[in-house]
Amino acid sequence: MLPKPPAALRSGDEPVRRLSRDVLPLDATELARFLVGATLVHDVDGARLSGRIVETEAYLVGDAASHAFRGRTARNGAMFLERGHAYVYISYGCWPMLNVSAGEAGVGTAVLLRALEPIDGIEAMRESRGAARILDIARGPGRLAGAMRVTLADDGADLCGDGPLWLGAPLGPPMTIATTTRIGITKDAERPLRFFERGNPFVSGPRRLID
DNA sequence: CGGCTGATGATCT
DNA sequence: GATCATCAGCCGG
Repeated sequence: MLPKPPAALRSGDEPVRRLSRDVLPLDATELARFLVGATLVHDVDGARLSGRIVETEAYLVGDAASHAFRGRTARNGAMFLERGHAYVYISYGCWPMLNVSAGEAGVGTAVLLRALEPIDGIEAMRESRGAARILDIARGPGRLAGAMRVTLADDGADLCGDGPLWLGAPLGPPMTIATTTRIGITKDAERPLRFFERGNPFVSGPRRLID
């Protein structure tokens, strides 16, 4: 039982406010920074799963690492939705990945959610992920989606609407955001498009990328 | 803690 | 047929 969430992050105390679309930056880089510290909520089976987003990556227009680089396909269609929609795809045949679309409708760009600090439904998250340590419940994009019970069925969902999966206002004190290169890509790998809360133990990736 | 490896299947060429 | 926006497990220091 490692670090208990700070008081400001504890469940139930105050209702989390849904983010409206107009507060989301259009630009994926700005959106990626904006989402560090915001919350992700999934109301499912009468329970609430939620956490604080602590790590993101931006995928831009003209970015060779982006799934949208070669244009629109059946898989990446949700990347072209107006900002604030879910783009979910299956990575390495097994792992769902959750992105938040950025930009105007018709523009293929998004922000990958890479790590979450669990807040509500921690035991339910642990169950859906097998016996994982709290620190590992949502540390990494595949783990995050698994813990939050995000599946392909959520592809295209409006995260700024009335649905069960949504983005919430930031919780907790202001944080310092650090920037590095993105993880696990080979093309356009030098771009500084990964953002995370400095010092947060729920952030994924090798230590050399945690400054 | 850091480094390596096999699993695994959709997607696109 | 190649390429993955990864993960868990194992091994060594």
